[in-house]
Amino acid sequence: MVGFAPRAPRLAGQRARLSPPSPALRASAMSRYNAKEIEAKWQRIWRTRGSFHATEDPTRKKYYVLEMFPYPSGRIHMGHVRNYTLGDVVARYKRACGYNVLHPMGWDAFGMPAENAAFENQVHPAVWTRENIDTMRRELDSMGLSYDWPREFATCDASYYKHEQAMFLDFLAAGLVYRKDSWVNWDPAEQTVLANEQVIDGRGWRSGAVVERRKLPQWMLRITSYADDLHDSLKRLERWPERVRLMQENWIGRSEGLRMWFALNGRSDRLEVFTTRHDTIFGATFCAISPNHPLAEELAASDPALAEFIAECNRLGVSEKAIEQAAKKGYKTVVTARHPFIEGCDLPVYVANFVLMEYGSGAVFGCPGHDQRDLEFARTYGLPVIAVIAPPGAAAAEVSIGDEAYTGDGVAINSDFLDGKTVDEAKQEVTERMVAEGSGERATVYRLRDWGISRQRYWGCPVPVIHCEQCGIVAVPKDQLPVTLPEDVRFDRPGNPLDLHPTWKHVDCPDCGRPARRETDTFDTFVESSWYFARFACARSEQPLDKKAVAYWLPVDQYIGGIEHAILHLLYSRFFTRALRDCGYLAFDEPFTGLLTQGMVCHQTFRDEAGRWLYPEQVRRAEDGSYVHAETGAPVSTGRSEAMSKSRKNVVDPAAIIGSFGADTARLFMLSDSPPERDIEWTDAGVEGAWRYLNRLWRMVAEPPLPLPPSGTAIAERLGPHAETVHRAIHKTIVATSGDLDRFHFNRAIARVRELGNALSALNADEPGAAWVLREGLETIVRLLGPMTPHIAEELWQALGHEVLLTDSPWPEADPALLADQTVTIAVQVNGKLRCTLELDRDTGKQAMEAAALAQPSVARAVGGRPVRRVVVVPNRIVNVVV
RNA sequence: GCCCGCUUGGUGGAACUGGUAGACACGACGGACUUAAAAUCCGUUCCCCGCAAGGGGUUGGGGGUUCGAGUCCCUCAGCGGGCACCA
Repeated sequence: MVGFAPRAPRLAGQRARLSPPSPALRASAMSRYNAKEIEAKWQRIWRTRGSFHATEDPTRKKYYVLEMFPYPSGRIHMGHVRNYTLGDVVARYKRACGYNVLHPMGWDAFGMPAENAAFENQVHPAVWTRENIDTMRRELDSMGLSYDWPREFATCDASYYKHEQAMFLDFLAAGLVYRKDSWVNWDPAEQTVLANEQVIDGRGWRSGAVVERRKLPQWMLRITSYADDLHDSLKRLERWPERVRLMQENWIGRSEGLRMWFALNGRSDRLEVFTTRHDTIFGATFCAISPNHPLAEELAASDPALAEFIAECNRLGVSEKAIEQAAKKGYKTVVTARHPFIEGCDLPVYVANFVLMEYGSGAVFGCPGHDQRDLEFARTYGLPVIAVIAPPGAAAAEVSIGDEAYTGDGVAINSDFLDGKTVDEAKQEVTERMVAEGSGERATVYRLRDWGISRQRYWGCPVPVIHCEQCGIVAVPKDQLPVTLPEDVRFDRPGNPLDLHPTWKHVDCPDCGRPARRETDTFDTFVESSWYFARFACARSEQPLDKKAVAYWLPVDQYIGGIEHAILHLLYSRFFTRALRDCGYLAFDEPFTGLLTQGMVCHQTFRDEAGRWLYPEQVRRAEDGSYVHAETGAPVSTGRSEAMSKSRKNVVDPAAIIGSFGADTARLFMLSDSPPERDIEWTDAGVEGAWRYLNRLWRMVAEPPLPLPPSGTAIAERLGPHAETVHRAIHKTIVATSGDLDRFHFNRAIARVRELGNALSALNADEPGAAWVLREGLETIVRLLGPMTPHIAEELWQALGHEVLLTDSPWPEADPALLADQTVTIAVQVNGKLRCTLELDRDTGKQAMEAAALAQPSVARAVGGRPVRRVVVVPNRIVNVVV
């Protein structure tokens, strides 16, 4: 036999596990699977034919599939490969199913890494970004992704962000934008604002200087005015993962409670607090206010120790995590608050580091008996702890609070007029009394805060506003948009390059003509990603959002991206869509009707003897199975598998994999081993397995075990029994695979296809119709794999004698008559334990099933003469004999 | 700290709405082919007892609901994501 022994591509830096081909085989190029060649061939054909260009066609049903566009960081990584493979399978599958598919790609091109590169390598952010985009576009193309490239844009294109600036001005006019002083991480050495990730242990990541909290005037978007809608609409997002909806719900954090005012001894003002536990008001033993509360700041002016305490709190940085993880600390002020219902009871007012100014009113009353954090605080500062809620059934006398606050339901105790009331009744009563007294009101507060969009950075979209001493804040007239970035900027000194630019910010006021100053803040890059999906509908339009095109294509039917965007990006986009709707740009609310969140790509980690991380290609496997350094042979310790990251060096370069195995192998591996929403472990063995499978498939078509009848041959009149079974299996596979693809169970879809391939290999050549079934089976496999491994599928489709591209061919349809078998396998249990199985006719009656089961010797043995108490029969499924 | 997930053979995973746990692969082992190796093809492979027939156990730990639990509930543990200026 002339074999087609494939050659395993060499993994960089590793010993090849498979041998090179013999010279004789290399000559038979026609028959060997050459991924590189066929992938280039089909990519060229799709491109020249414009196979994936989408145009609006009102007579056809549209399907808009979108993957989260990448930040052009340099090269594509495995996370991209996974994300874009998933999207491409959906796009190609829906296309085959007859949809008019929109599948665009672009670049989230503004952001900090470009500025970091400028700082470190003296390369201009624009140049760095453009070069990265070119590299990454080439890499994406090598994956064979079915993108409509003519719609490509980068968010740093002035032709993109000029519309964003116009939107901002419309938001400003609509009252959705305001200015507010808010806290930032300030690096005094670099004279710049740091992102939370740039603050490491309270110090600037580059300067090492101790970071301060500082208040800066910021541009804010009023996302909170949509809080209710954003919250309530979540339940309509049926094709979103439940957990993402939950996370957003918690993020918005709507709580209904009571806003109340405590009278302060010796002062004329009152302290406003918000609470959802007003039923515990009789257990209140202190009040706590945020270090940034106006009262705290006022008191600090005459209390240096308090001022120092506040300064210490401010050194914690601005992240919620840092604040919450810090030890709970407080400072007792001279102020006391009067308990609203207990005459003569004064509550000390503390400044506490765990009270957030951004939530509620920045002040709380503390009830240590029924709130864990309050309890810890009370124990630290020796404050009284009073139990005021008794668990259901517990007597008041036996309730005491130890190390744990009681936060459950129950009945009020030690609470004067509330005693005996349930938590809900007590809340109701307190609310009514306080409202009547004018010392409280019902309130709904949100954890969600308005979106601060100001960034004191260069590489972002400029805020199109001018500050004029006479006229105040003046919008840049729309006919003067875009406000573009100056190109001649320096990154070699501290501060915001835009602010430090010698001329850029000096302009005349558009209103009065006097010298004025440009806003030097740029937008948070989440602004660009909050509407890019809509721009793809009309990427080249002079209009920001062409009404007709947007109405046809949007919303996005299937959005695919990482779970790490579950909250911010998705929530901002939902908000932005509503804001655009209210400003007349759009006519819908929810940007993404379907969402798939994919898991991360992980890989084993390696370290050398000195504990330094090693790249996988620096490591090889020794004879005894242990890992050693590829060059020195020194022992290497292996760590557990973690998300691929440059810092741990556990990365595999997609370009290397595609170069040696081909894109189809990489795609197949990404799809076949794990379900999309779970993390995937990248392994050489897995890649090689995928590659071997494609070779096997190739051989089955190139050198079939039976001579295939010509394409289009009618089915044989009679099929042998086994051929008939395989024939049915083909059609069952079509149904199962389609269902799996509909539900994004790509790993199952592939398992089904492999199963079918195994069934074809087992075909009996002597049976009538076997060759015909083989052809139908091979064609089906090729068609079912088309969305997943498009190049090899096209090539084999052509080799099987088809002239129409697989890309332009419809999805296979199953013959319903072949789907249902005449018999079914019934499990027979005794007391829930499997004893045997039975082959019975489909839809055998319950009594017949029961009788057949009881007649089994294994059942009789298990029953062992005991009386049968009950027999549970589920038709077509199971019989359970209970004794 | 708070919110949200995940946990099934040596490994990745499958199991539709509670109904035969381990599909499909990877790895390993055995065999065929080969001077030999690789590749390829065939077979075995959850664990324990047993020559076998057969039996017992098993879905992170513990408990519960049910005729029946990987699936539902409670609880504990481990791991991961997010926490508002990374994208």
